Amino acid sequence: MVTINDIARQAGVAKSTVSRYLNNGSVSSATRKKLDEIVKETGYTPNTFARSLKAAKTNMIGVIIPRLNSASTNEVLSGIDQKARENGYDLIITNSNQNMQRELGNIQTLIKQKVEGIILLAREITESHRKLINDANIPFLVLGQKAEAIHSMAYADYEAGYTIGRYAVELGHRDFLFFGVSEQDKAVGSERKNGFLDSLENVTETNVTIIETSFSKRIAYQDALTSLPKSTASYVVCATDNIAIAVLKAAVELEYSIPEKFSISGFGGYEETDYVQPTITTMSYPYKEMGIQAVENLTKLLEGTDIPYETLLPNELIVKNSTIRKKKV
Amino acid sequence: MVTINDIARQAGVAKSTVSRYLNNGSVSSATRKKLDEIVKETGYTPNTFARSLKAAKTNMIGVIIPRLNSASTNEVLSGIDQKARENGYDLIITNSNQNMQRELGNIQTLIKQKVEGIILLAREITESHRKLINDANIPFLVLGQKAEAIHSMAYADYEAGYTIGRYAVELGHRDFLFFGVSEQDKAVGSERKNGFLDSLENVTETNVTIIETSFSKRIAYQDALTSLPKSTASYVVCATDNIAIAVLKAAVELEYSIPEKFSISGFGGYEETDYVQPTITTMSYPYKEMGIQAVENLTKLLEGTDIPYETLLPNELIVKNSTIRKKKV
DNA sequence: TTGTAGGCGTTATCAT
DNA sequence: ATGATAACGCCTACAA
Repeated sequence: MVTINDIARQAGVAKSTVSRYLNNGSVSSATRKKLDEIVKETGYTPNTFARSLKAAKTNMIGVIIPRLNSASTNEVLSGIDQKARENGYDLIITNSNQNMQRELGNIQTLIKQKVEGIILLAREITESHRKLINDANIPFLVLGQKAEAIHSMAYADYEAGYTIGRYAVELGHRDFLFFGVSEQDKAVGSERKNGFLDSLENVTETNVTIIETSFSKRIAYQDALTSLPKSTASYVVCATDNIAIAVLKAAVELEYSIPEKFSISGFGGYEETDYVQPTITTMSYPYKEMGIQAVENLTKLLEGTDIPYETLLPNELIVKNSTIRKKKV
Repeated sequence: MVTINDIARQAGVAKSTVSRYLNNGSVSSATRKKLDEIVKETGYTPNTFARSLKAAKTNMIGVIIPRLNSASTNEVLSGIDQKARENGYDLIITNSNQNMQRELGNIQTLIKQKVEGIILLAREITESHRKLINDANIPFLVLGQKAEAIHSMAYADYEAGYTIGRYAVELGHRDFLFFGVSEQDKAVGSERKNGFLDSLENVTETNVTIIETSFSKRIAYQDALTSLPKSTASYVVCATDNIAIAVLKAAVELEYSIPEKFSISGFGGYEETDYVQPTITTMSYPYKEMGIQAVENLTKLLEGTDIPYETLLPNELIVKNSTIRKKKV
């Protein structure tokens, strides 16, 4: 490995001169030229560790994601990536694989790597999180869930649920089947559902059956296969697009004609909902925008600017072919 | 920031003792206990940079991916992630966004970060790559494309193309429409196509129309919309599953009944092909396995063990409902 | 403009 | 078992 000393020796100058040449750059044009050459020849690059050791600064942002193979996660990531690059930060992306222990471990690792801030795509914030975050004393931003006294950004999931409910009611539907996920997931499992339920509050003669299934298409498909035949619903609300796609597959399998037999809608706005038959009505989520704003917010925190603890991003109803007006009986 | 010196001072020992305690651990149980306490109290963690500066070793592997939002990429990544963790490596994942300049920049960044090896998911290896790789003098592994004189792993794309061709011929098909992508992409654009074409070599009275479209579903869909009506093909070969899904959508739009009007097949083995109607026949690719083996290979290189320059991973034909025997005319 | 010297936090060597 | 000391590669007063 070639070091600043080697360069200095070869150039016949002091290493501090080389350092100056490397940084502020106030050196005579003669030395500059000489150093230019030698650096090029030797292929010298400064040792990041020695630098960071001095600077106690790395220009790196740490990102923790729950899983690698999720469409929404990766949209968020690409937003983060784009903006981070614009703002001059490098990214370290780590994967917690939906494992809480690994998530906590990743936070520690990132802190040890001396990232300047951390963006965490989380489903749940525990006491252990808070402790780690507090001790680290660097800007921390939680994405996808609200979190007490921690900077967070989330989607307006409650409102999204409410919107879907109002939309369905306006189409004349009163009998619902709701495929949700565990309430452990606040945003997806709880808020979307509660928003939907609350939208039905002042509507008479409604009937809602709630089924808890999984984020996994395969499992949701199985669950749909067993529960659809028992249902009388004219509208099936699915808490994610993946569940909606799985339910649609099950419906086709059962030889139900959709949306005539019942309407289906999802949440997410995945491109995939455009490539099934029928295309699926969904609440679109500003995933990429979330990533972009996350870095903007983190940058502000890094600069000491204050931002509100909570940022909410709105969603949009995208009506497609899987939902129709309830037929008069 | 609390350092080893602080600990030493508080414990009333030399910092070298603390260092020993931190590493090999041969200290008296009395000092050990005392240090245990102080470390816990202060929340001290060793500074990674100082460590790496000494060790000239980081235990990190760099990964460069072409884009964040690709299903196959992320499967590979999750394999890499899993195995890297098993082998005790940390990962730095960077995104080149399909931009050659950024890709080269990322290589440099990773080298500066002193990663011990680099895994590059690439579409093309240029002279600039080779130069960088040579200068860096660390193990380098290219995934997804063969590369002269560089360690690489690739899928058996030519054979996959050949397999699809043989399969279609055995079903009695002779008239083909092939949706491919630019030959710039060696594996997808060139090898899959050539394998397919060569499989037809000794078959009489074949007819093949080749159309170059894009990896993007949206564009492929548009292209299919205009070219399907002009085609007489009884079998449509698509170079990727995404293209196949787009073509299927176009076919449905055009009110062709699939697979009666024509068969469709893809490449990739995406889960998504199970959730459209009909499910799509495809060549499945061992994405995750690729990631796992990549880290295994890189680990060997890191340990100085030799591996073959080229590793090929086989694919498997998965027959589903989008392909049927050609009807007698 | 340039060189000298000291320090960033850690580990390793060598005495004690 | 413990401590003093040098070294890793770089940066930055300060002095020349």
